[in-house]
Amino acid sequence: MGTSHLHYIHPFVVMIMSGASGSIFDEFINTKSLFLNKEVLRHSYTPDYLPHRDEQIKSLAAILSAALRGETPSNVLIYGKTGTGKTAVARYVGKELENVGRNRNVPCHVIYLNCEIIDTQYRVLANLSKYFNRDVPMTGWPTDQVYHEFKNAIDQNKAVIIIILDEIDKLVRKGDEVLYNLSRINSELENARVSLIGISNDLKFTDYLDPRVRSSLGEEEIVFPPYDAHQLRDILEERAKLGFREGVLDDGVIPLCAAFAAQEHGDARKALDLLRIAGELAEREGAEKVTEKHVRMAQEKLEMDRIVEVIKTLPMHSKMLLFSVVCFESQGISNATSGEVYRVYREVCRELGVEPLTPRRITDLISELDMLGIISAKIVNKGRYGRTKEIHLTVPLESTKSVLLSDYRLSQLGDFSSARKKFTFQLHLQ
DNA sequence: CCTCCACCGGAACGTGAGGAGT
DNA sequence: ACTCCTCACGTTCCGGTGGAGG
Repeated sequence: MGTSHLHYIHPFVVMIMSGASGSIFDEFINTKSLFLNKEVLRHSYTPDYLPHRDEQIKSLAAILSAALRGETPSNVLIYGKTGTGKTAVARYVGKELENVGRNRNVPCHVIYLNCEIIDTQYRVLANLSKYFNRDVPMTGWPTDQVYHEFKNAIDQNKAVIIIILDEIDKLVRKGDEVLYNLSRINSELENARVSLIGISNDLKFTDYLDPRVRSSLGEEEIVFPPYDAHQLRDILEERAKLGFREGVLDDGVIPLCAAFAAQEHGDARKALDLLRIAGELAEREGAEKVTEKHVRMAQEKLEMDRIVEVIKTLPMHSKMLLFSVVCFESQGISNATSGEVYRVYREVCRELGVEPLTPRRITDLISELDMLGIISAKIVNKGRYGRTKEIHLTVPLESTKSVLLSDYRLSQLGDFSSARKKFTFQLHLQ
């Protein structure tokens, strides 16, 4: 793809290559960039050293080492929450196994598939075949033909093939047929051997599996506990050494990133995101150093991104409901009851020509928004005046407004303040 | 102490979309 | 092409409830 660009060399590039004005760029790069290598701060990067995962690495290596003796390694299931290093460990051990296998002349192939993207039997088999240079169209063939193609492809040579199925629970949701086929493929092979590594953050996903698949897949299980703040610190230190220029991180930066991430069930991914974004923010404002302030900004930015994404993808009625809550909020009312919110919601529906949902359904939607952390709904007893939920927004008001109004349907309600007046009027009637 | 408000939330059922089986 | 099944989303019905006010 990108190679065609090389045929045309931009004058600037010539300048740099000739060294004519390279210095001004050098200076720019050296003085302004706080990063040495931003890639290592991404969670997609597989580091050479994984702090506090020695035990898991050892377990996995012990299981896979069977491959080097020419045996078939047991299938493995790896459990752990997001950001506990499951993928990194699996890829790391896989890479090492391939290396050692190459040196000892024992061919090992480790194939990594992320089942969130490759989420059907067909796609899994097509991708596996592609790894062995078989030309399988991404769609069109009968599934069993692809299966045979793959089987023939791997059985050409004596080799151990290890398939890492990341986020395997996503695959299971669409049926466990692939897993059934893959887990018993060995009985149909002459030369090659296949073993599976499943990675899941859902501990209970095997409940949905066929018992035969479950026992075959879960021959070995490794659990990844969450990192604590201290361990996260070590991980960040390690990456920061490679990712940042020396001395650009204030002392408090890494501990603070670690602390934030530790609150979120010890998610190393989150910790790395915080650190990288803090660095980007510092760089953008031309600061010499990354400080705790930047980490807090990064935390806010991540939280904001999450909220915007959540609100954007909300179903229509939830948006209208949230719109109603915002109507109260922008008048400084932060203890609206569900009944009041419902009445405004009905007005919003009328205004947009949409059939309103029933109050029962709306209580469920309210609970959903509560779970998502967008609003808080707490049950209060007003004695004589009944029992209800008091509802208020728990995210920044202005941002919520603008996200809601970016929906073309809600923007028909016109400018927010005029809509507000209209609904305020309704409120006073009641 | 009893009532009764204004809603909560469980249970059962209806409906349409989408996938699997044949 | 057809049926059958499942699942998400909604509705209807209804029993339940903590405390202000009588």
